[in-house]
Amino acid sequence: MGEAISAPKGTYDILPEDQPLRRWVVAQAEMVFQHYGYRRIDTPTFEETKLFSRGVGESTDIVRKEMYTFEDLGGRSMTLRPEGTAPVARAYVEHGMHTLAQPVKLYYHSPMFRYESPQSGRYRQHYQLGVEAFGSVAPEIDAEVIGVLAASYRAVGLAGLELRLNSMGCRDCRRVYSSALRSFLAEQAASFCGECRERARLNPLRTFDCKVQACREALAAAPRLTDHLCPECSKHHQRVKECLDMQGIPFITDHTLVRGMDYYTRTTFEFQSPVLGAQSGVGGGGRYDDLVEAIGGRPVPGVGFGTGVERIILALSRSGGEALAPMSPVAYIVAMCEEARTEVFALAHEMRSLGAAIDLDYMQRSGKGQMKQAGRSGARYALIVGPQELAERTVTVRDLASGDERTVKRAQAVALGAEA
RNA sequence: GUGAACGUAGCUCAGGUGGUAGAGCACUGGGUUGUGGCCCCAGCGGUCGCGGGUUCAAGUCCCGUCGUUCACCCCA
Repeated sequence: MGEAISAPKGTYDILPEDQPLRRWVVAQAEMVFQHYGYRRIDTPTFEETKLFSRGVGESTDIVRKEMYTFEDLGGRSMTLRPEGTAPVARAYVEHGMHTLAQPVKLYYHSPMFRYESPQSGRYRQHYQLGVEAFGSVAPEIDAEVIGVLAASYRAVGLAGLELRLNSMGCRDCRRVYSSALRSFLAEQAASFCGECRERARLNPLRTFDCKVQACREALAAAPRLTDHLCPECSKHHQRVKECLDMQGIPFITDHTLVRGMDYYTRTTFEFQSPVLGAQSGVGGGGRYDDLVEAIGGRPVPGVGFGTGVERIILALSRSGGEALAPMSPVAYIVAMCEEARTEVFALAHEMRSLGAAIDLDYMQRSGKGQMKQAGRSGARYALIVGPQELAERTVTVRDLASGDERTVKRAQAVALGAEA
């Protein structure tokens, strides 16, 4: 053996035994998305770097230190998609979707790439399911988007989640608030850590991300964004809450909830799971009324969410989910002697042509060994062919659950595949 | 990027104060010549993450490195 190569740091293989649960979770979510009128879109795995630097924001951690950026052979700067919203917004603009009936409701299921230090529930490549609704400023659609996410969690049996809700305000009220917060931070500078003082300059809202106890205490007295909302934003926020109540979705208003993308305006939200440890966010999102314009489109509002497939599965398994059975063949065909191998191969081909799931041995196993495989495969029947059957053109059919066995004509055995 | 713990067969792990490796599961064969799931027997399988160092001798001690896990940070 040569030098062993393993999967890159922070990545992992999704093995055959992991597939059923995963595919089921994704399928359940997609079904919910479609019921709410969202249609699937797939965008490229990499985009021009400036889509993210402009769209997500230069001050974000994602853009500053987590992107997989490379130069292609044509000298263009490309970046592996670190988040799902900017690419979908780009596609909306590129395909002139503003000419369609609004809102345009889209969903995706794609891998995301971020150069972070791996941890429980955090990988350098992970999958997100997400929806985006473009073109409507109605608070009802904010509530619908949150409702879609809540319904998706319900559909996969994920319970005990906590929804946190906040409003970031619009460009205008944020400007007013930012300066109020900035002057507060300047006055109280002594109470904050160095990093917070740095944040105060770049993007004062990010000081709310700080986990240092002293900073948190000092922030308790800070002006609240929700108290600085303009009348329009305040009304919007109020209406979103009403619509959540109407849908029976409980939430906690959290004025410190500031998410990692700069494009959010007004509504932001996040579902958290108590069983996930430090990486408690299962999914979240918000409204982004300035994003489409920022990446070169007309001013079109939007709202959406992203949710992590790995986090859903992790939360599910930690709250005691049951494993899903893998697919089993209907029949495993056993050759009891060397001469029967040709016949067994032909039988398998005929039955598979009729649509039956069939398996057989390619390892020169003994008859006993093949029977063992048959049992292991989960097949309903073992079809046994030996010298006797060869001579009579028959097949012995053994029901692997009951142990009942009978010898039937070859054609009858083949037909088993058709009815199964 | 920072801190802590860990890294022995495919998997889960044993290997007191150093003396050149074991178990269970899995896999293959067999248990009277054509039969599974239980049981019994045997076999296959390890440069003890990698590289240095200390020592007569290191899986076992020291340093470095890579990786994993947990936490910080941030997020899905």
